[in-house]
Amino acid sequence: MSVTLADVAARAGVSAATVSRVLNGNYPVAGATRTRVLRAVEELEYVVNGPASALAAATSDLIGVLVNDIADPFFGIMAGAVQSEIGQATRKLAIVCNTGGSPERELTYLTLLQRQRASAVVLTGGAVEDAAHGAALATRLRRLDAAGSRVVLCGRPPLATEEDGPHPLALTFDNRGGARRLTEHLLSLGHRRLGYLSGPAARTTTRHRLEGHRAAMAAAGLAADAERLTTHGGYDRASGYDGTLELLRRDPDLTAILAANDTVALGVCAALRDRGLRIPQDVSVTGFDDLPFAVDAVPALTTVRLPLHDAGARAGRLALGREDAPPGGVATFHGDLMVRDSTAPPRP
Amino acid sequence: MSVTLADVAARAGVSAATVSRVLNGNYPVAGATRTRVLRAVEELEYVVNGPASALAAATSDLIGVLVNDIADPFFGIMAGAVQSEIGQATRKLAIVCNTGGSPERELTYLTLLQRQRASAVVLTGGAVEDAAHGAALATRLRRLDAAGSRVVLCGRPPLATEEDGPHPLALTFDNRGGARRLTEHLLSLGHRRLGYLSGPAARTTTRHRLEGHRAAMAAAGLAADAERLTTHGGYDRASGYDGTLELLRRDPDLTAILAANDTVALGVCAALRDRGLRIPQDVSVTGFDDLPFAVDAVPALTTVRLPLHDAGARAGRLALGREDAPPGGVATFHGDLMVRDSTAPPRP
DNA sequence: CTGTTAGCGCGTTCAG
DNA sequence: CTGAACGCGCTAACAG
Repeated sequence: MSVTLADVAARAGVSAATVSRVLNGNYPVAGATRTRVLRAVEELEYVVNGPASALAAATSDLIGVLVNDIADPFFGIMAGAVQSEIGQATRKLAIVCNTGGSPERELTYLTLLQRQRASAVVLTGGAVEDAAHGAALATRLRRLDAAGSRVVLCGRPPLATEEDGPHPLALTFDNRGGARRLTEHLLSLGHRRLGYLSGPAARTTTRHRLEGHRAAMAAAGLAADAERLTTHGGYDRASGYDGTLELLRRDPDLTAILAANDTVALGVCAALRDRGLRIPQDVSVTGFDDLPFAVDAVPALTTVRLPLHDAGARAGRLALGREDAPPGGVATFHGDLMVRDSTAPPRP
Repeated sequence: MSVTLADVAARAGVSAATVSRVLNGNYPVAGATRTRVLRAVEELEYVVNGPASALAAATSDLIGVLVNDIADPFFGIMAGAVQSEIGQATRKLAIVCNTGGSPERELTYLTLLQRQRASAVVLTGGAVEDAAHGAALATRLRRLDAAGSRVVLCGRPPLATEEDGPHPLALTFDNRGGARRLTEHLLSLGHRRLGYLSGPAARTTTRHRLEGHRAAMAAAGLAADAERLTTHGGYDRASGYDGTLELLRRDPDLTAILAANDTVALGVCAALRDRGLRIPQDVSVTGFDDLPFAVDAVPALTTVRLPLHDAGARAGRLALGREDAPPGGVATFHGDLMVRDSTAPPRP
């Protein structure tokens, strides 16, 4: 079958233990035997048996990265950053798992990762807000922690559960603040009839962004309007398109639309164009995230830039145990308001 | 430490072997003991030890998916399709590895996957065309095959090596045909001065698309122009922007630009706009791939739609051994020409 | 249908 | 600095 440690040992004329020591570099080995062993490894094209090694060492070198939608650059950028940070550390294998936003699959993957005895797990993006799922998730994460896996949340708020015990490290985005600033930006331009296209209900990201928007609206005495001109959809382009038509139905005279994210904003722009409305002369539009394509939208999208890469890289380091935990176990990343061409004062 | 099979067996009052049989469902087990075992599993929150199981069974349930750029939806869509196909099959864990387009990291990941005794490996996207790397890659794939891993290429041409032995299954895209059709479309509109922004040199995808373009140009008696008006860049937006400026320098009167892919086309559009040129009135633009954002470009991009999802799903089934290999081990997916608003006849 | 017995390939004591 | 021996947790024969 496959070549084993023993084969290498035989060929090098040493014991299996010595080969193991050379390969792991944890114990002192004489230079001569060392090179002899390495040559044997080369000649035999020996590749360590990961499972056997994981079994004996009671720890594997897999690190799981869970994403809601692997086809969405929002997650791709974070996952790529995590992985490139981990790629530096040889031997560790960062593996990306796509939950498709499904709570069940999230749980399934966590079990699968626990079963592989993953050394760490990074959960990216917003969480589903559902009591039952939250409890199930907390349980899984507790078990992972108990089994020795490091758990890091990236772009996700700390666990809501009040129970004691180890809380996973959390790197969160200031979604509330970003949405508030976006809304304030529009208000300061003179807008008063703002529509808000919210993301999927029961998601932390959705709720926080909505809260930021409402806070700014309330501060301007427009709480009632904020309520009336909010719709819920997905994080996809179609939701932006359909939502825009719905908003225009509710208020044909609105002068600005805030989209849940950049992708939704693209759908908003398409719908407005199809309706013959100009951006930003007739209606201002904002996105969220500042994904690479946002600057290429026409007109270029005013949005909030989230440090996706930085957050992912830091999550990777935390997962590796290379960096100390932030104070309190939670670090918040703030976004930058990027004012571009899709927003302007409303028509008089 | 962690709860093991033996613990479950003790609690259920059976032997470890019986527990194993219940969990794997491979052997007949009496209904009564079966439920008793399952209850014990629940109560103890038992999770199989993957490495131990892989060691004993000499096979793991990991399937690796290599991508060149995880932040690029082109790969995200394929990887997502592979993974969702595999997610159906419980227990199998599809893991996405991001090579960042680096040949070394590609090899490293393949070794890591071999070390994990992955049951299959899917390589997506174009390959680097370099003799040394090609040989190294072929070697790694041969070893993987020898170790019992299924190897599937998805969106990548069959291995160039002429050696005998097992060639991996290959699902390829008809990049040549797509590029040819795009070029013919522009020629038939009356264009004669076409610029071509090619992708990274030494990549199969790049070369095939370029060949298709040149074939169409040669057929129209424009071989020399094709040569003169071709630049090489990356698959990113900046390459499209810079490349466009370069092409305009070489021929200020060109009437059409074909981009290596949709992302590059976005950069082309931005550069043309900044130069005050209208699309398509002054210059027609085409992309490639038809990623989701292509339809939202302004104007909507004429491009070639590649069946990324279908190819990924099929690769997933092949990796699982659920589907028979295509005849000859190779299947080609053709693209659809999507004529939209970014192309029109040149000005008289 | 179920229990017993051997390893799977490696890391890690403990001696030397 | 090196070798021998043991066990990680599980699956796969082999009996019964």
